[in-house]
This record gives sequence, structure tokens and C-alpha cells, in this order.
Amino acid sequence: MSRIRRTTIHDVARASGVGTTTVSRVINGGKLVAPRVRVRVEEVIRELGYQPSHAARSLAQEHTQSIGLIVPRLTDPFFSLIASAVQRICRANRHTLLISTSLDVEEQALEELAVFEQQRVDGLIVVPPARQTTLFREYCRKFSDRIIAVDLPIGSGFSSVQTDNAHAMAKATKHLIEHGRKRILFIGSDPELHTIRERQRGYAEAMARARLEPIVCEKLDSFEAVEGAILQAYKGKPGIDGIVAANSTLGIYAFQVLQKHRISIPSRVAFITFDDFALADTLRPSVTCVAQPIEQLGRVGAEMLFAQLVSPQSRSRNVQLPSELLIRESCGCKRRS
Amino acid sequence: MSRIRRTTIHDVARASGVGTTTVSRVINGGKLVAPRVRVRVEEVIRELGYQPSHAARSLAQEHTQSIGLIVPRLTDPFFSLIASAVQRICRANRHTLLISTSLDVEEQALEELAVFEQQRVDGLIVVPPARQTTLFREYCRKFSDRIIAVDLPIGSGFSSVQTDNAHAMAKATKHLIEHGRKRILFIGSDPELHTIRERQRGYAEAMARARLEPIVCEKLDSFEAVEGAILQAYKGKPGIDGIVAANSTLGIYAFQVLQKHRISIPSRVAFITFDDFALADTLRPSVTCVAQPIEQLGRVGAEMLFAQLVSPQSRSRNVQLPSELLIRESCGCKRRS
DNA sequence: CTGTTAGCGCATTCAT
DNA sequence: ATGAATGCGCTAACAG
Repeated sequence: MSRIRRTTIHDVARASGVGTTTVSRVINGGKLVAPRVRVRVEEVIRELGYQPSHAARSLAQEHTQSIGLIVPRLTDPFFSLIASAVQRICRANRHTLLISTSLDVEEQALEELAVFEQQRVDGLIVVPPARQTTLFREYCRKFSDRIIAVDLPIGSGFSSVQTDNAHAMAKATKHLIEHGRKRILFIGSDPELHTIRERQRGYAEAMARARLEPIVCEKLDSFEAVEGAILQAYKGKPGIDGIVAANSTLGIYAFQVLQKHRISIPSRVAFITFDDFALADTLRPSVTCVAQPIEQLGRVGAEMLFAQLVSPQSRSRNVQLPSELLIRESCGCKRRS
Repeated sequence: MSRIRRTTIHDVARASGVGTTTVSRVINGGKLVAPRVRVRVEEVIRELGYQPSHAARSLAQEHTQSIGLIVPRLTDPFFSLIASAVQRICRANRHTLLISTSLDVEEQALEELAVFEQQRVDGLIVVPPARQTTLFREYCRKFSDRIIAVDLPIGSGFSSVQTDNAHAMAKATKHLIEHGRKRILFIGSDPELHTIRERQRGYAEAMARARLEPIVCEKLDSFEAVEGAILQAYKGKPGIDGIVAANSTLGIYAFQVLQKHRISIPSRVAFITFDDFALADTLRPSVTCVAQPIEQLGRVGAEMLFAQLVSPQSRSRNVQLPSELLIRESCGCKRRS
């Protein structure tokens, strides 16, 4: 491949009869340029279709005007919504966004961190993998105060933005209790996941406060697993009359299970799931959900990062964003018309 | 901000008692290094936690090992799935992915193109905005053969990957016809959208072949609009007995409309929508869909790009990927058990 | 207000 | 097999 001669700052300087510094100043909006000269240079820039080289600027300065984002997947609406929000804030701050996926595997995440280090990103937004060892936390320290954890925490010393998982789940559970339900089943997936643990904790607390006995099924990871768990609990001695699901996947499975086995919702079993989903309102009955402030998670995370970049603070901030209980029919409420 | 002294190739060179050239060779896997020296240098690199500067490498070479992706939105599962696939292929080719969103606005897309030009990305994958003027096409020429259009074409001279929109919709329409339906309504959104036009064309052809009169409603952009269109067609002189929807948003609206007005699916009105969606299989009745090869769209697009980067071809390639008709219940078929 | 100069960190001739 | 020197395109002192 023959070296392509792109138009450089020198070309612009020569064509407009000024020095490169002046051109540089014009590009960077410096006010130390005579108005007429500025206009002239801008003209030439347009004529030549000059675009400054990002690489060269980055090299000459100590920042790259770019930030990195690591999420487990991009196929999950949860993460792509976060990515979308982060992307928007980046644009607003004139930064380029680099996106990588970790597949929720620590090793992968470490590789991505390395890439971002090479890219010399100014800051980092990370939805950490569910299971992280000290290795991960140590590597993150390299970015010290230029990294924000979203959804899951990285550890003390790192700023983070999260959902009020425990509180929201407690609220959902309490709602079912207020509907008179006493035998409420909690179905969860991986109990090692911080968010899941928190939600379970909220559930447990709400049950305890009402002096009800908690009924928990963990490690559910398939339709069949959920089916087994629900059926067993339903057919138990004092069967269940309510279910709270720890995420929308489990929630949808649960809905399908109840539907498949003709267990009427909500008359037999009232039901609330964490996470809102596309057709929650369209299913019959419509599904009451805990809606996380997903878009905010990304937005606030990015805003915190930029605030940090502008005026570095040593202490880390931990923000909890409130979820909303979207009341629909599956909990036992009447449809609002 | 005081200049932070990062470890450079010089540090590594000094610490391992060799020249920078040798270190550079080790990094780039050149085979012209004595094995023992190589090992030594690699050791030092690890000890010092050295990470080569992407900016410096880019500047010294004529490529950046990065490619850019422009999609209208990241919140749409269609686009985020494409992004996910592209991202995977990029990783496999050791390239960094830069993602931007155009909000489906040409001006915005042009801005993103400019940013990517500054970034000197090696190549570009673009889902163009629905409405593009010559301006857009002209700007794209700058990237000539290093740009691939996905989903929508940019114009002649540009490589592209698309769905077989017309054919797939013809197949869906034909399927309803085979179920004995004769009054089939096509509901579409923006007729300026290339994909929508193609789908409508496929519908029209299938109807024509069966000597049936086409019934078309365009420019539907809300639940209310769809509701009005369907109700009018349904209550018409010879009411409709089938519907094909041009995308999943319209499809879901249509489903909700039929459900809301107690128009039985499929006995009264059989129904197929373009685009598969999360709960299509869970709704009652389950919804027959035309499933686009979304993931492939992104993957093939990216693969074409990398192939192009490795061995440039002047002629552009236009690939059409086949969609699949996912038979479920709404078309009138029986549920497979 | 403006131009000259010296790096930024790396790949790359060209010698050795 | 290896190193010294040069330049990639730009910004940032430092003069003028």
C-alpha cells in the first residue's frame, strides 16, 4: 500500500500563508488569532477538506478525547441501552466512544482493559463481569479515578452507579404482601451475582418484616429449572400464592410456566418480575415489573466520569438510582383504563 | 494536569539492554530477533507493564487498526445485534471498534463520518440514514472501497449487505394466500425507506401473481394510526382476512389492535409480521414472523470489509442474505408440539 | 497576535 | 541479528 498523502496542517498553513501554530489555534478555537486570519484559515480548511489527525493530536497532548466502555454483551437490551446513553453523553462532550464486550468473562475484560490502555482512553465506564477476582480490581486501579463502575461495583475506592436493587425488590415483595399473599416464592439465578444477591436480600427483608417465611429458589438458569422450581413450590404442602422473579428472563420463564400449567395469574399466583420488558404490557395478564432506571445508569455514569475528568476528586462516589414499580395486572391490581 | 510519564518503548529498551528497534520487533512479532533476546524483552515488558501507544503506532504507520460503525440507534435490537456481530469480527481481526449513532439523520451521520475521518479508521461499516441526499453519497466516496453499507444501500459503487426484503415478504404473503386468504392488507411505515419499499414490492408481486387485489396502508407511525387503518379495512365492504406488517413495531401494534377489538387471530384475520421479536413465541396466538438474518448482516458486512482491506478490489459487491419464515400460529398453521 | 522549534512514542529505512 | 537516525502530524513553549 503506497503511502497516501493526506492534507496536513502544513498544507493548510502554506495555502493560507500562515504558520502551523496559527492553524492549530484556529482548529482548537483559541482566541489568540486575528479575526480576518481566522476566517481565511477556516476557508482554506474547508476547501482542502482538511481533517486533523486524531493520532497526532493525541500524541502531542496528554489526552485522547476518547473514552472506553466495557459491557458483557451488546445483544442484551439492558446493556445496549446503557451503551446508547453513554454514547450520547460522550458526543455531547466531544469524545469518541470505544465499545468492547467482555462476554461476562474476567479474562476477556482484562484484555479489553489492556486495549483501552493502549488506546490511552481518557476514562472508562465498566459494567464489570459478574465474577471478578482481585486481578481485575488491581488492573482497574491503573485507571484509579478515571473509571466508573456501572450496574455492578468493582470494589471500594471505585466510583459506581447502581440500581437500588434491594429496596426495589423489597417494595415489590411488599406490594404482593399487601395483596394478601403470604407464601411468596423468590426465584433467582446466579447467587454470586451482586445484583441478584441484593434483590434477594430485599425480598428477605420484606418477608421478615411481615413475619412471613421466605421461600427461595436459586441458581435457576433455564426454562426447565424454573418450571421445576415453581411446580414443586406450587404443589407443596401450603402451596405458594405469589412469585417474585429476580430478572426478566426468569420472569418470562415464570410467566410461561404458569401459563403452560394453567395456573391463573394473579388469582392463584400473583406475580412480579424485576426488569421491564418489551411486551410486558401486552401479555395477558400484563406483567407488573420493577423498572430499573437503565438509561440513567449509563447517563449518570458518563456524567460522573466527565465531571471527574474536568475536576478530579480523590474520593469515590457511589450513587444509587431509584427503580420504579410499574403496576400492571399480574400482581393482582386492576388494569387502569 | 502534570504530564504523566508513561513507560515507553525506550524504557523497555534500556531496561533490557537493547535498542528500540528490537523492542519494536518483539512487539510486532517480527521473526528477526534472537530467541533469548526476545524472551528477555518480553519479560521486561511484562515487568514494566508496558503498553504500546496506539496513537504513536497509528502515526508511524498508515493504518490505525480501528474501524468505525455508524448505526441509527443502539437502542433498537436490530442495530445492537448488528453492532454486536461487527464488534466480534473486529476483535477477531484485532481491530478496535468505534461506534456512533446517527439518529437516522443525515447531518448527524455526516458529522460522524468526519469524526471517523479524523480518527483515520481503516474502514467503515454504515447503516445509512433512511433518507440520504447526494451529499451523503459524496462524502462516502472519500472512503471509496473501505466502506460497506449494511441493511440499506448507499448507492451504486458501494458494497453492501442486505436482507432479501422483497422475496421474503413475497413468501410471507404467499403463505397467507395458501391459507386461503384473499383480502390481505399490507401495513407499512415510511414508504421512503428502501427496505419498506422492497417489502411492499414483494407483497404486491405475490398478490399480483395470485390475481388478488393489493390493499395497502402506508405511513403508519403510531398505534392509533395502525388501529385506524386496520379497523377501516376490516369493516370495509369485503373486509380483510389477512395482514402482513412491514416491521415488528407495526406487527406488534397490529397484534394489539386485533386483540383489543376481539378480532380473532387467525380465524378472522391471519397475520404475519416482518421481523422476529422477543416474545413472538409466547404471545397467544404465537406470531408467525419473517426473521431477518440480522447477526449475519453485521458479520458478513464486517468480513467483507476486512477482506477488502487485505486485498482491495475495485468492483463493489452486493450481497443479499436470505430471511427465514418462522411459522407459528398467527398465520393459521397449527402449533407444532 | 504570530512563527520557529522541539518533542510526543513508535515503525522504519539503512547501516553494521 | 541489531541499533541509530528520521519522520509521521500535531501541540506547546518560547521568542518576536
